[in-house]
Amino acid sequence: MRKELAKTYEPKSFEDRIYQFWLDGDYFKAQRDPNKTPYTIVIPPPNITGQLHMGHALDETLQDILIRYKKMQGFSALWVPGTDHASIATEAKIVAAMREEGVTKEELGREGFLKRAWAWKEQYGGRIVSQLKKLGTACDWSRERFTLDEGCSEAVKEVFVRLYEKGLIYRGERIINWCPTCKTSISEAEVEYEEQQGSFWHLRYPLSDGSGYVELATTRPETLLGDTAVAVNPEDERYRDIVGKTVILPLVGREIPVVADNYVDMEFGTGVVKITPAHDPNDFEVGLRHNLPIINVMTDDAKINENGLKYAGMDRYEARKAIVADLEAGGYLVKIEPHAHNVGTCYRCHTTVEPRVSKQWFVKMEPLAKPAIEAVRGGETKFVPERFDKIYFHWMENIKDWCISRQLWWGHRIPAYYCADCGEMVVAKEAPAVCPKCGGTHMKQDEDTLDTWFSSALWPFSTLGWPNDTEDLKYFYPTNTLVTGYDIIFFWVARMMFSALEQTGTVPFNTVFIHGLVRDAQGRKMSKSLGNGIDPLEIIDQYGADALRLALVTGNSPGNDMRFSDDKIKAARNFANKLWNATRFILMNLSDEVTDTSLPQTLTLEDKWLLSQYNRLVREVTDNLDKFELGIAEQKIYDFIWDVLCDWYIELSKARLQAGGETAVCAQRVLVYVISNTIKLLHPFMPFITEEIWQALPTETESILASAWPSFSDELDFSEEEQEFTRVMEAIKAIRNTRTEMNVPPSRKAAVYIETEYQTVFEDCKPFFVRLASASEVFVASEQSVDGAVQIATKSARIFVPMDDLIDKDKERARLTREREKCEKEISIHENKLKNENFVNKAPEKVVNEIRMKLKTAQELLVKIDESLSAL
RNA sequence: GGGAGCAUAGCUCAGCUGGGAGAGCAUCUGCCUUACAAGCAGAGGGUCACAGGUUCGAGCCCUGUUGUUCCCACCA
Repeated sequence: MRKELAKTYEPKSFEDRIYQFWLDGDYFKAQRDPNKTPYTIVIPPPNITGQLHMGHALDETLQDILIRYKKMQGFSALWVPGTDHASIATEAKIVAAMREEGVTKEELGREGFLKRAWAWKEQYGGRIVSQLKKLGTACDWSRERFTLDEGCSEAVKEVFVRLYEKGLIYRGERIINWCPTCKTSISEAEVEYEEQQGSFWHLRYPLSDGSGYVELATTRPETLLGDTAVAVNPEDERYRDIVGKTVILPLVGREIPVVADNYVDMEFGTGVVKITPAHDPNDFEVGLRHNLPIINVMTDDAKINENGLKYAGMDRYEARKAIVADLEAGGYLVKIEPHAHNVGTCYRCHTTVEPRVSKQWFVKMEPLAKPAIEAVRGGETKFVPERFDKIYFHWMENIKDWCISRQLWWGHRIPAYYCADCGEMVVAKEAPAVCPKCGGTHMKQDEDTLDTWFSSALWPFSTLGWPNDTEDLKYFYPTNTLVTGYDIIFFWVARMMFSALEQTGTVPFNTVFIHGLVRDAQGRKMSKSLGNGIDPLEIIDQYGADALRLALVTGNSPGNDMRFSDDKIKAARNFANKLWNATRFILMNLSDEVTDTSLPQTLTLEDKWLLSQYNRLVREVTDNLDKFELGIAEQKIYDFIWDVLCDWYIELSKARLQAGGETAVCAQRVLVYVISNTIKLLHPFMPFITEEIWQALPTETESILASAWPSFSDELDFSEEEQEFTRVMEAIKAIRNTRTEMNVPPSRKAAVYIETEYQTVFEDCKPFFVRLASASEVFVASEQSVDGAVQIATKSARIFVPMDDLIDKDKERARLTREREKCEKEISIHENKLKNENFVNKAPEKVVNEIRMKLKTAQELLVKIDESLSAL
């Protein structure tokens, strides 16, 4: 009851059905089988607000390849799927949607807002999941998780409390990066620097004693409102006598000191810097050292606050203009210079961030970073490709404390409680009913939530049930491979590393498999603003998921960016079509007695030639996959199926298939064996088509995903036969070549006389010349003499084709002369090498012998060419 | 300022631990050869960025140069 394959390859007609078949058969579900070795991948959880883009498509494809490969190899392979609540991104989207309706967060209140957010999650969270399914991902959906689900939230609380109790989480007034649009603090990692064309305003601040003024420059004149000092370098002779004096802050009139600090670069500008501790990280440090007051002059939406005098209420850029105008009017502005500088922007909304002093929660990083560095240095976790460990080390070694509190509502609320009566703070997993200090009953939870990455940092173990010692955790943790792009090494990989080491005492994964970005055909980053994004779902709709997956893997090497183009996807689809039709051909010729995939008792030369190459393919593909060389593995399978199987073996098999009888059945068996095993190798890359084909072939398991990965077999190692058959192929190619060059149409048949020392081989292969080289008859002998024939020389034969009447002798002479030159060149290369004593003495014997052999065959070929030439 | 990647056929890219360069697309020629025109058979096209070095031998290893992309740092 084998399935029939449709006449044309139409992925749409079966991909969804196949996916449902896998789901129904529970093929993605991982069992905790004590007799098997676990292999685990946790998915980098896509944002619930997100739509599947090419980056995901690549990431998921790579993971799916690994998971399916391992499943077939007999591992108990688990791919944990899930989504991320993505606090900032999601909250921003919800707020934007609310704005359309004219509703604000404040109006809704925290509870109302969260209700809405959860509704949003229900609506959109499923979208990305169904998109993943379209791609064919073999995720264990029974273990699907969400960063805000009960278990993950439990893990977050547990970690927060533990770190707090260890003194690794603290709360304090620090300078942080503030996004005025998202209205929250963000971490260092979340700031992206962009070069912007700005100005350098040179200002003069008068000395209080009237003895003159100091000149300094700034890129942000509006921060002047918060200046609490002016600094110079202590070594700077020019300003030695003013240190300790005070200056009058223009427009404000505040008297502020001149301090000496090493932070100031004497070479830069005038060597004088205005110090605004509340709005610049460096100035903040200077402020600490000199005990300067901190004056915050901005509101949370980057307007000037009540400390900003008459500028209060103005937007920061508006205030800048007004202040510059007033400075100019007051004679404080010396000059304005154009100045290119890097400006920090929010990685989510790209608003210019405002450094700002604020009371926030931080993770103390240094003690956590140390073991995370050691783990990679010691090889417990490896990056593929290796070079990414440098990036990792550099970040870890220069790490700053991590600001984890966010002024958002959508996320894990910080488990800290404050007593309204006495101000006591309690950090605990559960809200305390009474204040442990004063017994008051008004404990209020901290308003802030945690950075999204705080929960994703726990993903490899929180998804498996941690902090409970679950069976899954025991069996599947630590995970094996993490697959992700290099753009989130800091955000995510690094944080998972130190979190796992701290909480579970082990690395979260052994290998971090890094891939690059998917770019457009011109090499540009795909982005919404450029409108050059290619929607993977549209590609799937048009060409099928298999084609998309193949296109993403083709030519992809670890860690490198890749371009995605129409040509690539078409090439991939064409390959799928090729495979489809090859299988149809095999099925069309299949007799009923072939009911399994076993090989026949007797094998012909070409069977052995094919099987030997297939066998090597198995070894190499397995090897490449183990080394994460997925692109190379894919290329080899592609070449084998198209060139070796389709263009050669299937063509070769046609004569036997048509002949019928035992020989036909043998050919059928070889075809079924090779196709069914080869599609196993291809299955991780193209799961849908291989499954559909598998079920149409007389194969052993219901699903290809449940079949066993092929292994290399010594019995199929027919190197000698391979070489022998290559002689025949060379002869066929040479005849074809000559015929084409002479413009002889394939319909014009001609006899072929083969002179060779490999008579048996050629004798056996006579039919191939008829089919593949337009031969009318074939004669094989140790010596041939044919008048009026074109002579074709190969390394192992001299071939006579009597078609004198069709031949342009001058052209033929020219062709042979070209071949002769080529051959002579080759001979001289080999000869020169062998003349070199150093080569003969120092190179391995194997290499020297190879060259000797090559020289010999080239010399023999030259003789044959000369004979052909003289016969013309 | 520090670090990394890339530079190979017209285009997009492979090329594993060094043994005389490959694929896809494009171009040209010829084929409806009953699996596939989303195909078949053939052809052309490369001083592997440049300059040195190591080696019997370098696309591959080392040094430098140039171009290009990215990451990190952030002189107000």
